[in-house]
Amino acid sequence: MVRTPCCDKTGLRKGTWTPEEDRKLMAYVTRYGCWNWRQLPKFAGLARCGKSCRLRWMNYLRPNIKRGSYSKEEEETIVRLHDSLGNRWSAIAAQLPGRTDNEVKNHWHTTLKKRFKHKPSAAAKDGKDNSSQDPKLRRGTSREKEETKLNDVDHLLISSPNPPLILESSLSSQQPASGDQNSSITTDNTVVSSKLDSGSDDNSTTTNTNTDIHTDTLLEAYEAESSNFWTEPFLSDINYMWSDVSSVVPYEADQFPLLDGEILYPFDFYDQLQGLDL
DNA sequence: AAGTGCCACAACCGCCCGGAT
DNA sequence: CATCCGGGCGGTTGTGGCACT
Repeated sequence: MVRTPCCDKTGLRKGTWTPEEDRKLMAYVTRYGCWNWRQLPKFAGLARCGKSCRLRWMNYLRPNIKRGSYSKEEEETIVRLHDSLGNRWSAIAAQLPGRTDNEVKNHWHTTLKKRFKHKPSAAAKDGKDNSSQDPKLRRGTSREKEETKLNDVDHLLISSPNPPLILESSLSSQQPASGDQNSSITTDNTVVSSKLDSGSDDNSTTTNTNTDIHTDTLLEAYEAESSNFWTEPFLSDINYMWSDVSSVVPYEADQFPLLDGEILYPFDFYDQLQGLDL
């Protein structure tokens, strides 16, 4: 089987994301969801690979991301889970609300691995931690993956426009019931859940990148524009979007996901998808 | 002040899986 | 059943900031 490249390598940006790119991606995803990561950059006006967009969103831009240094409890959890699960970072991250697998992985490699190097993991001892040796054994079973999915605190699932877009942050049994930090709303068609934790990052004493700042600013700006920004259902269905675009667009012209000043609606794509008569 | 090394983290790469056709 | 495709995952690399000399 010959795999097609995930993106056309020519003309696509790589490297650090700019605030402008973040703004476009965030605006687009929060507005339309991510019905197709590969197609999304085109409609969002981003010269990026779809996988890059997905990674950026999942690891940085989406709601509920907890930034800053790790608490003692979090580190203990990571060590304990790594001991039993091995390098299954997504599964480990699923038990740490607000943390991404990438972040957990980085923290392990940069800090915890050295600190706990003298303690051979149980997973390694009983052969579970052979993930790095045999790629075929890296992944869990289907059952394990399903459980991981169900327990993923910040699992993001976004379906195609029809059925309606879903952006969910599923509720994990492990997730503390801290209603003051999390808000969620569920409708027939959409699920949007988020945490606006601008005040909860009490231990972010590490490097505060410019993107940290501008992400917060973005959230605040969008919140201000739409009093119920994160909890507002994205699009209940495609007709909703088409019926009166101007009435549902919460952005000013210069804030909408666009390219060179031209608003970019994925109409053509949706049209192809559904074969609708407009 | 300049050079160097280290560290933390963001991002990319390649592989794999599951669903669709 | 074979193939294609999108998405997810883990390993690895690149990069910027900081401390030290």
